[in-house]
Amino acid sequence: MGRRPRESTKAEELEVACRTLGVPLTIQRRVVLETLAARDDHPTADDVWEAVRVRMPDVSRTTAYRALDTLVGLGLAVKICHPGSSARYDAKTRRHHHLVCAHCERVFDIDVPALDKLALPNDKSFEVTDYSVHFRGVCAACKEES
Amino acid sequence: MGRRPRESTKAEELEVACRTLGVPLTIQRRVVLETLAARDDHPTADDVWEAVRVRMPDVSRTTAYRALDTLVGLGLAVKICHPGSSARYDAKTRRHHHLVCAHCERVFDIDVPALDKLALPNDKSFEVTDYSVHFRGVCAACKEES
DNA sequence: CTGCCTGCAAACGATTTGCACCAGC
DNA sequence: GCTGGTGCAAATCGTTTGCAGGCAG
Repeated sequence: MGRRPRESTKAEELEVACRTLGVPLTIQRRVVLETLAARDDHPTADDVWEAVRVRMPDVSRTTAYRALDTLVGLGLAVKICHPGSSARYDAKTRRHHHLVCAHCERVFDIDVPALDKLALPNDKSFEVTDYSVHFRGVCAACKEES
Repeated sequence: MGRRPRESTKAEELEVACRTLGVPLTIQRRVVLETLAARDDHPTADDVWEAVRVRMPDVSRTTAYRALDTLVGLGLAVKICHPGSSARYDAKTRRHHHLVCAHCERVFDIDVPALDKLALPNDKSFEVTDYSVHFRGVCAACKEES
């Protein structure tokens, strides 16, 4: 799955989102977003920080955390959770789903086109904007090991 | 939503699971499970601990954490995650789905029978045992407030 | 009787916060 | 120029761990 994400698009989205919401567009946020968008795994905030430091050695860890949080608020990234460990981030905006290993607790992306157009529940008291399906199970590595 | 869950069923499940896996069946585990099963929200480990202390003032927080973890291992509870805060537990074993508020980050249960029999992906390298759908959106309280 | 479980307190790691300075608008 | 973002270091919060005694099998 080595397709190249169009980073320029992400940068544009960021620009628009910042302008719309009156949020200053800083270099740090731009780099954090690009770094995140370039990855297909689900990096932790710390992972992102370390990757960002390659290009910007002076960013503080705190800023990485804050920038990620801001990006989530702007709708340009998603924060996903992972029992037993730290939060993970994902810049994928296209719909996709997750395989969560019940043993090693790792999270894998999975594309299941058939699940991409589920009907959203019409709950009046909750406005649904998006969804994803979390499959639980055992990954290959853990299956082998047991 | 004040219906009474059949706690005896949960206790039986616990007994069977403990025997099967050779895990000692302690009072603490029983009480933790009953406490968790009696709730419809998604309590934190700490929430569970406080609720358990009403009946067993001497349980330590550590034990609550460990018992919850054990129950997850036994398949009698599920640990769910909640960005920005602590892990949450759920004793519901029947399939259900979640509404996650993007604003207050609270998690609500939702029953959507139509989503209960999705086809599991036939990925050879990942053995899927269960799934749930996470809907993201804005809950009533947050919608009103903004 | 033996081993796992429990309780306690301290350790740990991820994330947040307060404050002074600097950059975007 | 004003507002809000950044960097630093310390604080905070949830969770885990090591060890001594107790209970389930």
